[in-house]
Amino acid sequence: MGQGRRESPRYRQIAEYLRLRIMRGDYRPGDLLPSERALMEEHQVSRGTARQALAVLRADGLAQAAMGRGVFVREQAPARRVASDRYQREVRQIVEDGPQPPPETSFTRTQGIEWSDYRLDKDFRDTGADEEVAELFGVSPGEPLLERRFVFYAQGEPQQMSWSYLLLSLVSGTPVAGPANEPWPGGNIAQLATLGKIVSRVEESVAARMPLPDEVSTLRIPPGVPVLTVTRRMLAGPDRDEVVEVANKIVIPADRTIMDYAVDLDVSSDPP
Amino acid sequence: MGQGRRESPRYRQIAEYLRLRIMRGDYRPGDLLPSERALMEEHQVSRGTARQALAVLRADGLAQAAMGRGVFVREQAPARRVASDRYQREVRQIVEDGPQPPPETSFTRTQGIEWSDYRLDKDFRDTGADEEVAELFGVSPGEPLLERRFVFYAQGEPQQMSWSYLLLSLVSGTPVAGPANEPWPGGNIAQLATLGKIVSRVEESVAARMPLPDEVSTLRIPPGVPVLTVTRRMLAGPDRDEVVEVANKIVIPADRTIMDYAVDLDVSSDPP
DNA sequence: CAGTGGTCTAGACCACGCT
DNA sequence: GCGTGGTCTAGACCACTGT
Repeated sequence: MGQGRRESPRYRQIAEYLRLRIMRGDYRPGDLLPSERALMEEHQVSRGTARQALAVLRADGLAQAAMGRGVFVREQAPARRVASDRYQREVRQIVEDGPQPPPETSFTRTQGIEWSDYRLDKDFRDTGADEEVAELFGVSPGEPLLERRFVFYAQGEPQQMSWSYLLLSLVSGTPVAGPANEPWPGGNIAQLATLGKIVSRVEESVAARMPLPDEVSTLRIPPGVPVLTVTRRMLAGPDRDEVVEVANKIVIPADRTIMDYAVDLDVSSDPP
Repeated sequence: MGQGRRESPRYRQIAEYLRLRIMRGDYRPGDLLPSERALMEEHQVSRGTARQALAVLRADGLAQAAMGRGVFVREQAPARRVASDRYQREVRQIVEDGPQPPPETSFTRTQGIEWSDYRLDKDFRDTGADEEVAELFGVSPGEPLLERRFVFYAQGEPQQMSWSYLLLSLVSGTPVAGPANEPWPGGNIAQLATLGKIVSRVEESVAARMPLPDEVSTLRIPPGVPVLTVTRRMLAGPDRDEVVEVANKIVIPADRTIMDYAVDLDVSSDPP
């Protein structure tokens, strides 16, 4: 039966009651929340209403259901930090040591994980620039590009997927054009250095949204967890204006990663 | 009645069918989707199942329900871009022109909106550093701080909320200590300049999650939209190591904002 | 086996928005 | 007034997990 609605609905009251108890620490990460049947009894509601209450917490990423076992308070894994100064470290190694590939890539160093702990799925193909990528590259749509699709895993968990593009005219016939050499020691910047392109500027745009179904399955994203989406351009040349790489769809589950950026300001008295 | 479950559930099939049609452009942003009753008829399911299908799309931020009217394909407002180089521009004006407040603040300039278009809610109070803020500031917990809570509005829409902290020992007795002068012309960096602190480094950490209930109401966040959370430190001094401001809870609805960062790399041959 | 969450049905009353 | 989404009920069968 229906009923008047001046106060907030029953299911929301129950959800907020549970949320409060989670915040207070009555239920700690990993703990089992009351079952749907227990909530029915306790709050004198039908199962649908009890279930809806738990659905609120699941949609907010606070709780996670396990088939046949119950609903648990989600534990948030300590997030991996991805720092922007990894780019500076990479390019320093190259400028100082020359373009011999250094032994580490920013991906492993940033996380402090060993090579053996991670894995890379890769898929290369030739394609033409679509409108968005052409705009980012500063070329015409249809421009021949090498498309590289990557999925990074660490500790058995997928950490990010990306679509990256290089000008085919730049890489064609070089070791960069094939997937065999990935992961490239020293990473993207070292790779571009072998082509004579010293990256002098990296631009990243960060946004967030809920994941698409294929992202959920590929990255094994729990319900209620958004993704960070990053669009990246790598630029080279003394004027930092030659676009040498574009990655327009870097997708990162937001429950495992924090993006760190440092902006050093020029405070000298001379205009730049 | 229940039934076997080899394929994906009915409600998910219906949801994916609708998602496909949205992606294909059969339903465009702003269009009305079939009503729950229409989906019942069309797919021969109960209302609960039809409703659940639409719930999937709403949870993913693809659709939005309007009471008494129907469920619509969500239009994504063109996102405001917040660029990291706003900091460099702010500090340049100060270094070149001295600490007279320049006429614009980064917030208005970044968006290209007029002063009259935006509004600032502010709430100042003295407090002691909690553990997290103390860690970020590099001081002991309990250190006296000025806490400033802001909510920014633009075009009548709330754009972000933040908790910002300054050392009370630095600002006490100055015009900065009171909310009356906010919004401060020239923004945070100009404000710190009047205290003799030239900001030489800004650090930002970006993450994402689903919003809390109070964030949903304060920022008017539609269901299915995550928030970007930014933690910021402003540092001063030639060694860029004196923390002068900490904002540990900047919350930004992800449907209205993209964060842009540019990292210029030092590619000179001298070690830095 | 008992208990859990996942799915589905059929029916009800409500508040809202438009015509 | 009529159609819409929002809420709630009571009951059912299913698949999965643990003992």
